[in-house]
Amino acid sequence: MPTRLKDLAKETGYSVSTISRALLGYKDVNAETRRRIVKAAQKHDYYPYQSARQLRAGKTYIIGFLIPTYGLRFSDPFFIELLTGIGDGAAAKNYDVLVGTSPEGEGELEAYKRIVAGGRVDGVVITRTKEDDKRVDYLLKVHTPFVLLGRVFNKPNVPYIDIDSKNGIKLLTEHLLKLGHRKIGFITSPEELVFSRYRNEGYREALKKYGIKYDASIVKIGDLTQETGRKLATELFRQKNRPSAVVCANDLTALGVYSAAHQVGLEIGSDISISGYDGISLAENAHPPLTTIQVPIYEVGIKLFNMLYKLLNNEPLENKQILLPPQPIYRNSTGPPRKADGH
Amino acid sequence: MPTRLKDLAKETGYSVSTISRALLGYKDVNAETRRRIVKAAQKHDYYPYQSARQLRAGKTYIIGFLIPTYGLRFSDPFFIELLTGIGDGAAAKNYDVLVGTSPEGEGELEAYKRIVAGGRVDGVVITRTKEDDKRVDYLLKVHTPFVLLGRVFNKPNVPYIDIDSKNGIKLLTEHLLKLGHRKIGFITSPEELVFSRYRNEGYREALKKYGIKYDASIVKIGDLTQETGRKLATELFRQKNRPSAVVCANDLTALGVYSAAHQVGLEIGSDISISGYDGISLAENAHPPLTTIQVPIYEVGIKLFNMLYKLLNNEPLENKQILLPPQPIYRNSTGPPRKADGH
DNA sequence: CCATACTCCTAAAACGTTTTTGTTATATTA
DNA sequence: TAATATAACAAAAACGTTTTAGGAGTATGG
Repeated sequence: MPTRLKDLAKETGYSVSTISRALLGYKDVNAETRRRIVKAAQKHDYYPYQSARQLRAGKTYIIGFLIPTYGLRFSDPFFIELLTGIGDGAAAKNYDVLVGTSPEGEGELEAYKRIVAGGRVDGVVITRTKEDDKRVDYLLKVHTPFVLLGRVFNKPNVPYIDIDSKNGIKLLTEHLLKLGHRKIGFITSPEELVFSRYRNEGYREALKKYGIKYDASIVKIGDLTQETGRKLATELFRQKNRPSAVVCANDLTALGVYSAAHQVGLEIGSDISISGYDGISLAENAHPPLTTIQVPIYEVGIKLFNMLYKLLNNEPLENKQILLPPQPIYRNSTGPPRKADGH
Repeated sequence: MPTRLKDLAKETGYSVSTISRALLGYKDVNAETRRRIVKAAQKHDYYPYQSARQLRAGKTYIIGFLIPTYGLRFSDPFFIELLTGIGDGAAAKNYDVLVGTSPEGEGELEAYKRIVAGGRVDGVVITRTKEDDKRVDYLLKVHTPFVLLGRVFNKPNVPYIDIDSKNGIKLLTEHLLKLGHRKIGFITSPEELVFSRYRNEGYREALKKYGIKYDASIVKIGDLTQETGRKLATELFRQKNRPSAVVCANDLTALGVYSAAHQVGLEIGSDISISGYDGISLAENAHPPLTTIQVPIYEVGIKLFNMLYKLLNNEPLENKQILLPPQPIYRNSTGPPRKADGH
């Protein structure tokens, strides 16, 4: 039904190869010929059939992106913003994005194999890197190009973008310390994630700088979901050594802490200070607006695609490993503690 | 680098066509032969090269889904949950999902043309249908199968799933009326969206049933984002005829109203009642939990894919047009008004 | 023993594009 | 005028899969 080169050949009287060459801008095509061919192509809304182009070129012009999910439905708005960036970057270069979901655990690697095997995609964007990440090992083995959002260990040469989350969390924690908080809780992320290590370090370093002892009883390991944030914060708020501030590994967790705070009647920003991480739009529009590290998620998405694009087209990649400085945004979810607790 | 039929042919001594037929389960292949071939295929991790398969079959085994965005980054978590459903449904049938973003306005149709032209996808899932939807016209014209989340007008035979949002909003509004509210605001969605019409009708019908006059001054047209929800609610709360309850077109808008309420010191569920629509997980984990219509988003995503799958494979579609009854969930964001206002 | 049926395999074509190589006709140069 | 360069087009191959058509060999039946 759709128009093919063959049809244009029949209509214009030129050969298929001339049609193709004319449309692709080859020089040895007569100007008048090209005009006629272009006109016919426009008339019939010609668009090259991708499957054929892909087979011929050995490329799909598609990249893969898997959204991490917890359970069936829960995911982080962070990934839509990222996906939007990746998608818009891709569209600008006439690439497409194949999206799937990747469950935590065993299924994750399978999900990646599924889109990589059979050459469904030319390359992959990977997020939430793990210490010793099987996906990276696999992609290296099968020679599929990829870029990471986040670092990995023991792989010195892989391309990535990461936020310096050690210093990010450190800044936020110091901010709370400067405000006078001395008992600062921390809801962190699963241990296997690389950024957990950095964020934990940032938290500890800030405490150390202010001579405060690390107190494991007010540090909880969450899973980056709002629901778990709420549950763990509820626990924290029930403890006798209730913290006056809570640092969270991401915004979604922080919003869970908001719920818990509301529930027990704590006023956010005075009774309890809360900080997030990521800078999703929900953080900005929460009340009070959430103190957080503003990651330029959309722009990072575009940049990730552009890095991958260069890898795929053998263009030189000047900055293969990019570590972005944290941009803290101090909003009203953090303030001085209601009554200064002992120091 | 990856293994191809040719390689397996060389290794086993059979022809390419026999290899293919053996792996595809054709009956006229000797059992022992098949065993050997399967073994070799497994040994080399053979997976058919999709571009070739696609070209040969005239199908991509890919469906398209475009996420509506407002501005650069803002989108609704609703669409991740939906995408997760679509993606999982697709993966179960060895289909993939090509995802892009579609801006509001002129660019939208272009975004659809982009993935449909050139046969990038076999079919499309469309959301947020408009009255007189150009996308539907286009897809019908180029004979690309599609399914809708939402109805359209003047196209009696197109396949869709929709929630009965007239009755959904009606139920919520009636719930508020029963609680004693008489001044009920409404933050609705852009007029061109089909579901706006239904939701508006539901609101009006409920009022009428209780003999309350429609008051345009407490009805605002939003854009389904949290930010606009917050802004419009702030307006509402500043008015002298401040409503005691606000019905919202979706959960995200309702969460914006939460922010506005917090900001002016209104207690949600008593000073001000708020209802949403969709049942995203943020609604459940907000405080207080949001009264809303629980759309089984993930399941709808799966079902949408399965409908499209049947269309693509010429299987009979028993229920071509599905209208799901609304499932209201009454939570603590709605309660009786603080002091009964005149009735 | 011939004809027929059955089993198991292979050759070849096709999908539509891009690119390499070649060909023809015309123009240029010696 | 003959040799050579140039311009403009076309033929053909290739990408890897699936499927159609058919062929060789063996078994079955009369």
